[in-house]
Amino acid sequence: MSTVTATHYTIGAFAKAVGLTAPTLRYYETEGLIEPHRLANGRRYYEEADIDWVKFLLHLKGTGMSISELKQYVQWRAQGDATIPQRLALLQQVKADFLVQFNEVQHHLQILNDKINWYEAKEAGLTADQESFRAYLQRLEHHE
Amino acid sequence: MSTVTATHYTIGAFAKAVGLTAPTLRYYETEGLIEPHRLANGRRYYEEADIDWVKFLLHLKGTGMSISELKQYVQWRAQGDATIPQRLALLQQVKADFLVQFNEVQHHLQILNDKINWYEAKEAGLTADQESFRAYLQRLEHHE
DNA sequence: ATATAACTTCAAGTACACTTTAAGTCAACC
DNA sequence: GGTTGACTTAAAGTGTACTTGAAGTTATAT
Repeated sequence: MSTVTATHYTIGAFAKAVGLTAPTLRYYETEGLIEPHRLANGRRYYEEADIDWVKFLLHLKGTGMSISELKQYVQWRAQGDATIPQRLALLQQVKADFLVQFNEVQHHLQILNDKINWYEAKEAGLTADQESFRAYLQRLEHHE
Repeated sequence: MSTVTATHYTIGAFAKAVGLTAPTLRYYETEGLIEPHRLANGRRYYEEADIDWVKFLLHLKGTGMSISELKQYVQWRAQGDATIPQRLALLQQVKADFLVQFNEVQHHLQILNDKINWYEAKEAGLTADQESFRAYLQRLEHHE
């Protein structure tokens, strides 16, 4: 007969493990994203598997999902496999929105890079005195 | 002797041209990002070149610059070429921060994609019943 | 034993970027 | 010439995602 020693985290230790603060974890809990266990004295404790769950939530959050979308996702998840189509549709929509944003942001970076290069050229005295950034962009054929 | 007809935009027309609302343009103005001209009766008007300027600001904003960073940038710009080093340093910092974020976000997308693929496989009955998403990720060798 | 650090709840506060409202002026069209 | 719509300012309100404070309880270290 063997005894398994499960790792228990206090909210503070768990916060460090996932890179959040204790208040943020309590906030996420009120939003229904996490449901830690409780000791007899009322204190929260978290387990190893909760770390993966929170990190996964943070990945989803990082793709642009709001707290309320995450909440919806979590609620569907709690209802079992019957809600897999809804969850899949939500994630596909999140992905589609993400890709739109992603392309926009790459264009923003392009302009930022152009401007940096323009300043660097100007500092190095390599740009014609009167060439405007607008003209410079056109020269590079980045329209808009 | 020739007469040049400059295009004048009211705030409403200009808002449409740059994809913002009139209140947002006024807000940006109070933040020092734009300085439209005024007619004798006190109404704002904008010119063609202002469109490029606002669009450029929106590109910078899209790379993660806050309103106050944009304000700082605009103030330096108004001070002339002597502030080019500061402006360049600011934009380079913005770019560095952007690239960090960009990499993080690509990783988030990777996880989102994995999850979508996992759901799709599960719906198609192609995943072993009991395989968890965690195990699935490990199988794909995406650690963390 | 006692200080201090970590936990508890609940409510209020913060930051950012707008958005909306109120009260009024001005301009264009029929 | 009167109604409708666009403009003006200033101040207050909104949404999101936390963060901080207050007041109290519990656990850990010396």
